[in-house]
Amino acid sequence: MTTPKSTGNTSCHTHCTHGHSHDSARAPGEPRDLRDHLRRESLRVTGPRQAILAVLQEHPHPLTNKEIFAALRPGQCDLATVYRSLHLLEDMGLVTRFDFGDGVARFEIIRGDARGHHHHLVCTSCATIVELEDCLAREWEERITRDSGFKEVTHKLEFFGLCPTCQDAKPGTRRQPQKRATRRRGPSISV
Amino acid sequence: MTTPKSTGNTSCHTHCTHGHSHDSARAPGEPRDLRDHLRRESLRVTGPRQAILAVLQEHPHPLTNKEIFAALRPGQCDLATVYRSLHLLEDMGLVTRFDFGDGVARFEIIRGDARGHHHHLVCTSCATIVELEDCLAREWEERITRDSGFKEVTHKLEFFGLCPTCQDAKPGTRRQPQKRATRRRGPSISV
DNA sequence: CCACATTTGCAAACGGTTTGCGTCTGAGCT
DNA sequence: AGCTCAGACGCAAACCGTTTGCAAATGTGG
Ligand SMILES: [Mn+2]
Ligand SMILES: [Mn+2]
Ligand SMILES: [Zn+2]
Ligand SMILES: [Zn+2]
Repeated sequence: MTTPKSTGNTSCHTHCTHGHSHDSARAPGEPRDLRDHLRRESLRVTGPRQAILAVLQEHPHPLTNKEIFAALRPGQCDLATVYRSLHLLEDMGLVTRFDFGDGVARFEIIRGDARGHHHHLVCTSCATIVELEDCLAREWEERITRDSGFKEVTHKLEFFGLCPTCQDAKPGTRRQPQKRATRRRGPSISV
Repeated sequence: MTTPKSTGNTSCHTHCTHGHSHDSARAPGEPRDLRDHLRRESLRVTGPRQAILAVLQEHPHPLTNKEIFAALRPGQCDLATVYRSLHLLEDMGLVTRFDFGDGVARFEIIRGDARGHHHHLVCTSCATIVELEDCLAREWEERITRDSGFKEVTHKLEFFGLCPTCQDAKPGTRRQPQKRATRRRGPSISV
């Protein structure tokens, strides 16, 4: 299990500070996949698509469309294109869509190494994210598949709680009391 | 709404057929709770609130705000009031909010008996819902709580798959091919 | 370098949910 | 029974994330 270190709403995280271009030049890791997948379906390798994948590559946690858009260089790409691109990347199996229950989709690039299917632990107060390593729900899927007669069973699972930092901050001191009273859309944990 | 429906707006499932009134008269089960909870916080026992709880009482699966609204008698209550009431009932701990990942909230009344915390198995093709009995994620929560330092850890978990009926229906015969190409908001299973 | 199908930007549309506000009502009190 | 007023409601408009129609821009195979 990883450490409670992580991405607050929009700040922190391993932001790119070394000065190389994340543009149309192939990045260090998997940009190979992008070209292959696209070419294979006679789709095009465009600047926006490469840039978006690059952004996801640098972030360890799921990002929303807006966050991705914000991470892009100003005139680099339209928000609508970000939405379209993520659907494409999702369909191509290069990114995974996550739903933390707050009505906003989040995406994470699927990394080559073992880290495939996994889940998260999200702080309901500051939105810090912890990546969880293993998933014990696979066994469940099998049992459910047997017992229900359903097929191709999958699942969505996320954990929520109060991170160490927010535990200390006495009630009222919290950065974002989860928007209470105002917008009703906090992570709305259901238990 | 563009999602497939199962628990169709008003069809299927143990619909109430015995002829008693589900109106302002206290129903057989828990209406007691409603009055108590409300009174305790100097809130009011209104017609809409009772009617909404009654609707939830008769349905075995989670219902959306619109479905609840539709199940109500015509001029009985405004849709906005349904939304407001469900937030209230949720805060009072009388109903549980579920999120099947299609951008629409669903609610289920918390029944007295053992059936407290639980999850669902949803058909990605016709949206049929199966209630799952036990939850194996509780143990997980403990481990996660220990390893992460978080507290008050909870989780959201739902399973998805193809129900027996939809398995037979050869591709193309399916009622709602998950709205492909059109609205992009199908149950969007992420896996 | 061309022709053309795919993409993009822009702005409008969408759908679920929330909210401001004037009116109505439940319920404690006289 | 009436009186009173915080709390509810109805209605319509506002919100917000997301999708989409369309004309202009651009990647690609030939
Ligand atoms: Mn992750
Ligand atoms: Mn249920
Ligand atoms: Zn899992
Ligand atoms: Zn559970």
